[in-house]
Amino acid sequence: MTKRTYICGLDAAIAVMGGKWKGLLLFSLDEGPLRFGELRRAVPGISERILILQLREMEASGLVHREVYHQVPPKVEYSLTEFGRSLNAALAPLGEWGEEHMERIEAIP
Amino acid sequence: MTKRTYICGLDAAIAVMGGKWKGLLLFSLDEGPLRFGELRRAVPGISERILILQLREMEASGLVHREVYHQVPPKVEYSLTEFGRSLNAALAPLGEWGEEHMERIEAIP
DNA sequence: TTCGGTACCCACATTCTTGTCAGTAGGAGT
DNA sequence: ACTCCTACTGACAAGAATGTGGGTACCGAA
Repeated sequence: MTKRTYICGLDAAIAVMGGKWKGLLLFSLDEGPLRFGELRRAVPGISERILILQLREMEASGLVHREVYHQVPPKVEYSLTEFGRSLNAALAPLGEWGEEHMERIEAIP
Repeated sequence: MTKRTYICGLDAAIAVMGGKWKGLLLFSLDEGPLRFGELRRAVPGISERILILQLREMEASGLVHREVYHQVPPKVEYSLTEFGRSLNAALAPLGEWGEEHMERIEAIP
């Protein structure tokens, strides 16, 4: 994510939502705020560390909001910002496309 | 791209078009077939090797078609398949989103 | 005979991304 | 006193992705 001028909008969009997990996270948060642990369970296979890293990046990009409740044991909720929701909307057709062609994609090797 | 079951459509879609360059390549090929060298010029910054690797993957995924003309000097044209065009269509909103929020995205660091 | 032009391939090097494993804080429950 | 719970943090390691610099083939033109 070095400071540069992107070639086109797609390029820029991929810079913020690219990577193996961000799309899934956006997707998972679409229905409402989730706690850290809930998110981890919502995205099977992701490690705690990576989850945090991704969330931090998304927070820095303004896609998600992080709300800390000062309790013990700790509670932190993550939710989409307006910006995040708008990205999610733009991502929806891609998700549908993937859904439609799932079999073909899985057969790729 | 290991054979597995994807979590959702978005996940699957990202598996085929993820990475730094594939989106740009899809985008570049949208207006019509391009030769290898033309593609290289269309996507500034990509190295020859990476370009070839990406094209091979996209060919394997059925997104692009590779047409060889037996001439000297050699000529090879790359074009989108129907599958590739459908992906491109699903990608369009994301491209627009990026275009709209370009400034904000560039300011992210 | 040497050079130019095109689309590659190969070995290697570097950098980016992802993962593993242990450990911390602080109050509550036993 | 001891353990449990949650959301982290940090050192380190493995792997994937990307980049670099060379080389190949072919034919026609100079």
